[in-house]
Parts: sequence; C-alpha cells; structure tokens
Amino acid sequence: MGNKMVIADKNVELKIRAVGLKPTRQRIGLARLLFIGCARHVTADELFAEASESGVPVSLATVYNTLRQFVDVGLLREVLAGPERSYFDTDVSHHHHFFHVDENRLEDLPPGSISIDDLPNAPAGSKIERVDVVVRLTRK
Amino acid sequence: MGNKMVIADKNVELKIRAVGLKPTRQRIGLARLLFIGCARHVTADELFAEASESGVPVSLATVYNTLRQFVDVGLLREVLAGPERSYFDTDVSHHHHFFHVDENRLEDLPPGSISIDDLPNAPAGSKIERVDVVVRLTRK
DNA sequence: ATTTTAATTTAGAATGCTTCTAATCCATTG
DNA sequence: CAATGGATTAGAAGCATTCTAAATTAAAAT
Repeated sequence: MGNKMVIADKNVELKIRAVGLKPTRQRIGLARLLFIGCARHVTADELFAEASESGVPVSLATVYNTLRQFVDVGLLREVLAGPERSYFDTDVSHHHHFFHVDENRLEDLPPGSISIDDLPNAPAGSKIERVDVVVRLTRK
Repeated sequence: MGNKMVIADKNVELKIRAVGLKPTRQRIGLARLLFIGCARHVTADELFAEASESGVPVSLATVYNTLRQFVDVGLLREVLAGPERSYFDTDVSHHHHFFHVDENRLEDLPPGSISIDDLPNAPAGSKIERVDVVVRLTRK
C-alpha cells in the first residue's frame, strides 16, 4: 500500500523527467494530484486548494506556472469553456465536453457522442489547430 | 443618402424599443454600429474604440452594460472562444466559428460546414442550452 | 561532500478584462 | 415643465492570470 504509493511517485517523477522538466517537490506534488487516479478537470484555484489541503508546499504562482508548462509539453490540455477561467484536462486525447454552466464544471462527453462531418477547409494562410465542441448545460 | 441614414436610425430605435429598452443616445449609437450593415463580431474594447472614433458619447462601462443587455434580450450572442475576453456576434442564428488564435479574431464558418450527429443526451437533471463549435486556426 | 550553476519557486506587484458603486444625468410621464 | 425612475458615468474594486526580482533548490562539477 505504502509500496504502491512509492511506485506511483516514481512513475510521476519519471513522467516529469520524460518531458524535460526537473522533478521538483512542487511539480511532483501537483502531478500526483493530477495524474494518479482517474482523469480529471481542474482549475488553477481548485488545484491550489487541493495541494494546500494535502500538504503539498506550493504557491498559487507555481500552480499557474506548472499548469502552463504541463500544457506546453502535452501532459495536460487546456479546455476553453468560457471567458471566466481556464480548465485543465488530464485526458489529452481528442474528445469533447459538457459544461455545466450553473456549477462551472466540465464533464467528458460519453464516448461515441458527436461526430463532425463536413469539416471546413481552413481559410487561406491558416491551418486548423483543433476543433473544440462544448455542449453547454443548465439545470432542467 | 442622409435619408437612408435617418430611416436606419429609426429602425434601430424601434429595435431597441421592441425588446423593452429605452432608446438612449448611447444605446442608439452602439446599436447603429452593431446592426447597420453586415453581421459582425466585436469585443467590448473594439466597440468602445469605434464609438469614440465615430463620435458616439459613451463610456466603457456603458459599452459593457449595453452588450450584456443586448445579449440578455437576444439582440446579440456571446461567443466563447477563449478565456481572455468575450466576443459578441450580431448574428444570433445558430452557427459556428473559426477563431484565429494569432489575431484574436472570429470568423463565421462557411455555411453548410459541420453537422453534428449523435448529439448526446444531457445528464440527469440537466438540459442542453446550446452546442458551441470553435475551429481554432493558426498561421500556416 | 562541498561548491557551483542554473533552473525553480515565491510573495507581492502588476495587468487586463469586467463588474460594481454611488453620484449625476436624462428620457418619459403626468 | 416638473417629477420620477431608469441610464450613464468615473473611478474603484474584483478576479484570474502573469510578471518581477529575490530567495531557494536540484543537479552538475569539483
């Protein structure tokens, strides 16, 4: 049990090393929260609160820095669900989201939902970086 | 010519009245910029700059108030393209967008692009408000 | 081990967009 | 034309995020 934890920690450290970042205490702590267990959607604030509660010594600035770095190296994906704040998804595979407007919460679309046909050509001089689909939900 | 302008102004005033808002100098001025001519995508800042240049006496606060009110009454649609700022679309019909990441600029998808099949059911207790598709573009 | 080096973290300030406040203004009504 | 209640405003405040410059720390070199 304690054994499993140590192994997971090692994996997390390797994961950070693998993308060319130094495995600092802060990055390891945040990566454990993000990557051990199920896929998740977090905001900077949420992750900072969680880190504080679970004793990971980290400042809010570092949470922002780390999230951005993890996105840059492909460990996280930033999901653009609204203009108020950024969401980060530990599942970097191509998929889309529900956004619960009343709760500011993201949820994955059930697999197999939404297939996009007739994707348009990019205008001259541009290329498609990606296609985001957000299904906005309100309380019934 | 001056005649056409006057007619357009009257239409704009009626449009504002029709949704239950007082046709003040500011709202009429902003509505003329927004609704006379082709459909457009603006940010609060852009509209404020344009109003200032063209002699519409309005403060930035009122631009924000007015945009929000116009969205509330269905005269405008807010487009969620990224976390940095809000975009407002004078075309309130159901359609989707290109977003030029390098220029912070929206553009309508060509008509007929993107048909969404297999729209998922909303989770229990929620209902689908709308589906946003944003095709993000970078320079080639 | 110790020192060195360069990257990382940090608190706090700064930024950018948006909303709020409370005082003034003005479109409408009687 | 005066009264009234909504609209506008400047400026402050709020919030998410980034920046800055100083202190810390992981890794490399000795």
